[in-house]
Amino acid sequence: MIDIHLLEQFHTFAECGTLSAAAEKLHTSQPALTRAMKKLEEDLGVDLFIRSKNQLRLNETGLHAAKYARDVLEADADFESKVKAYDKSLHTISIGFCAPVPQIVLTPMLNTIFEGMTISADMTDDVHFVKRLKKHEYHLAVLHEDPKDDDIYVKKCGHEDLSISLMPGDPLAFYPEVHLSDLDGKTILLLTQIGFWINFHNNKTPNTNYLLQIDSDSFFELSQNSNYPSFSSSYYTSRGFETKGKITVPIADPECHTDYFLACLSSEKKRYSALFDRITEKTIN
Amino acid sequence: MIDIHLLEQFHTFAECGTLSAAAEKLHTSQPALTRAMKKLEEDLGVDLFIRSKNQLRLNETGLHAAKYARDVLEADADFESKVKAYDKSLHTISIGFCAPVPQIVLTPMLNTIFEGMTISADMTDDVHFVKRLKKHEYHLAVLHEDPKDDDIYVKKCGHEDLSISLMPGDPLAFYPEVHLSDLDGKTILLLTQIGFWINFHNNKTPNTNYLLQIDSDSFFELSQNSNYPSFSSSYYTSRGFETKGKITVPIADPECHTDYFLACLSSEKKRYSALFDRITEKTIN
DNA sequence: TAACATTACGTTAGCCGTAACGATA
DNA sequence: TATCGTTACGGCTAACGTAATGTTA
Repeated sequence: MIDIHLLEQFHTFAECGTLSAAAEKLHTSQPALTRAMKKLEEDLGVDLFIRSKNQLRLNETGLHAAKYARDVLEADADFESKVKAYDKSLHTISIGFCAPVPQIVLTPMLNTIFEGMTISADMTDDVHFVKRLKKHEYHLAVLHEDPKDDDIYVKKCGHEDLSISLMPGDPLAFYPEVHLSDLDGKTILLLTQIGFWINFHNNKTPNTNYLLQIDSDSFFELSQNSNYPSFSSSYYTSRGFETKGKITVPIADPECHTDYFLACLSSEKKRYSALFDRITEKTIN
Repeated sequence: MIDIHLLEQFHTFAECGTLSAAAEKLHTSQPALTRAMKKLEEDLGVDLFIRSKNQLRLNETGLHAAKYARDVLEADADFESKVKAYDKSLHTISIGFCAPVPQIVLTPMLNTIFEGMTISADMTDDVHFVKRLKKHEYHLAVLHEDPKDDDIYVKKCGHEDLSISLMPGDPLAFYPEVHLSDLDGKTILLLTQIGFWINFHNNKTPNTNYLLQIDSDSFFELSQNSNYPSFSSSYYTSRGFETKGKITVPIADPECHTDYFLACLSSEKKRYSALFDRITEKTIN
């Protein structure tokens, strides 16, 4: 059994060409390397070097050995990374969100229920969520439609309705509700990281100019302190987070109302039962 | 960099199931293993075991890690054997002999000229010797024919002529020479390890009963102390090794006379020049 | 003279084995 | 009670760094 530490030193020498350079690279002393290389040869029972009085270089066997040593070092590094990756996968719950509000609501619950686990959350449009659950890329997902798939266990976990916050002077502000088509042509504040919601603006508001905000703080800042209309939703209005000085009007179009469904693989239903037991149809509200 | 010694201990524990069994297998103590397994976990920063008060077993990560550890140990063992094999190949000259006499003559010369090298000698019929030189299975070969191949460097190194030792009463003993056909039907002593010579007995002496001797001492013993005729050759007669009490008669057939040719790859001619320079047409005589 | 490998030497970190302990079946 | 894993302790090996030596370009 050849000590891997010797192989590392040997490999570094092969790369550097001199013991002194290798010693520096390895943060050790020249004599330590001299001894290590002697020990490697002794352990193997094979000469690896050509020794002049003040030069050390690999002989033919040494050149081959350096190549082989690399494989061992790689295998050892692989071991380390694989074990760590596997361990991490056991301590990580990966969840895909189709919209920001479910993430805001569920993340604290996940941290409580699965204490000590790392929660890894993505937010994008949910068209591939079922596929990614099946590929074990996600353990959990929040969808805006029931996928009706026997392999996927689903429980409704709430709903969300979009509204728009308008300046009091805006003619639309007097209606009890508005349609997307009414908003077409306006300039509206919009957060970019909004999951599946991103879809609707293409269809019904082709002439709308969206002021895309990457940062949610900037978004709220602008909502408060500018004259631009901005999107809001039932989650915020039901909690009294009205946009000051603006009037919030519900949007009537069906695509601005959605239910949310928490999903996992049917085979893993048990593992996440603590979470499914906790949620209700009003968790996201 | 994970110490391979820890991996070996870990792997042994995974095989044995208990630390005490692993300790015995590794010729070490139980406490040493306890500490080693703790150190492995600490080095990785990953838990590998489920610890009850008096039981240690692998957890899920540990089961996977044991599998991965095997790969590293294998890579390390591969390194060792590859380096040793390569080193050995550099210190071994492999030579194929088509007959025993060249081996007897050349082996001491090889040991002298290539001092410190291991001489690995085979003796068989030489039909595949050129192929084996090209495959680097042999560095040198002694053939009984010039292969006339540009890739093969060849130098004549002697010759050998077969004779037969007969009882003085044998009618054939009065001839100056005999033919193989004269010998057909007799019972004759023969050594098995005779290289290419093995071929001729099939063709011209189909009815001869050969007393095959594996051991050359037994062969000479029987040659001296029995009435059976036995094969001899110019190598022995020219050195006065006559079979006592028998009369040695040359065999006339052309296949009982051969030249010998020392061969190597043309590309390696230089490496073996010390040997080629030493030999002459009378080296094997 | 500067860079390199090696040898000499004193020190110490880390590993080992023995012994003792606690828990379990 | 026998087996198993862990902790404690004292001893020792083996690897380290510093310093010195010798060689080469």
